[in-house]
Amino acid sequence: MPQTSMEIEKATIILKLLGDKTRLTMMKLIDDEACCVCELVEIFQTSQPSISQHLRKLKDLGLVKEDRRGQWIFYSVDKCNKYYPFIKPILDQIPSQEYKLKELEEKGTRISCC
Amino acid sequence: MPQTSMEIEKATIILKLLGDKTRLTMMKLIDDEACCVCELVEIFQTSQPSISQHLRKLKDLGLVKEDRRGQWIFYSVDKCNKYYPFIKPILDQIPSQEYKLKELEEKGTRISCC
DNA sequence: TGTTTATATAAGTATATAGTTATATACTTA
DNA sequence: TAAGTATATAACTATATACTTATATAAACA
Repeated sequence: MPQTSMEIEKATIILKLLGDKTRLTMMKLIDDEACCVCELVEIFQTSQPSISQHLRKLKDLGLVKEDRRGQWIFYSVDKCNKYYPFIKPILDQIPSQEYKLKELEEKGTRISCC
Repeated sequence: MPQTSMEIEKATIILKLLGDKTRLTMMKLIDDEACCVCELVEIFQTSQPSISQHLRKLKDLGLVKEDRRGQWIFYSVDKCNKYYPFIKPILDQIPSQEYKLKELEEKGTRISCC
């Protein structure tokens, strides 16, 4: 029996969003810790608009929330969102991506930006 | 901490596969009960090649198994597959699709075919 | 063995999606 | 207030994907 039964249409949309390597990795990363856009740009070695567009899609569904701190906007998984119980077991089963943040710290890029 | 840590690449591929309404519904359906291709064609009101192609993708990853019974091939979720623990919590959270099989039975299409 | 039924595959098409470049917006600070 | 930095959006392009039609394969049965 379902723990939290949810519409199959919504489940499909969410799984499709998570079925992209950049977004899935990003969600795992910001499930632990808020990151700003420029950090994500550096981590994923892609363009800033590309990252913004991924975040936009996640935000449109309410999966992530933003938190402006000065000129930076920090994104993190919205654990209060009603779909969080659905995605949590998925995120829990994929390996931690914290090492990506560690790499930034070692390069000094993390501090310089945020 | 991850229960069953799995490669993020594999997780992405699986989630992308599940991020399609037909495939997700199908997986939920055949998680409970094996169905033959012609039943799935009728349930999803689409062409037979379309269903076969969806099943092919699921089978390529080992998510489903086939079982020939005479002229029919029955498909069901392969619960022994190493990725099953990953998809199980997802399937558990979406509503049962058994009513679709009930509809077939009421129409008499289920018996006539299989 | 030939015909029918069930399923798979190939090839083509239309649409969806991710990424790019260019530009706009918003905040910060000199 | 002007310049610089961070992020968002728009428009475009290239690729991926789902579906269609046509055809192949495989089993059943007359």
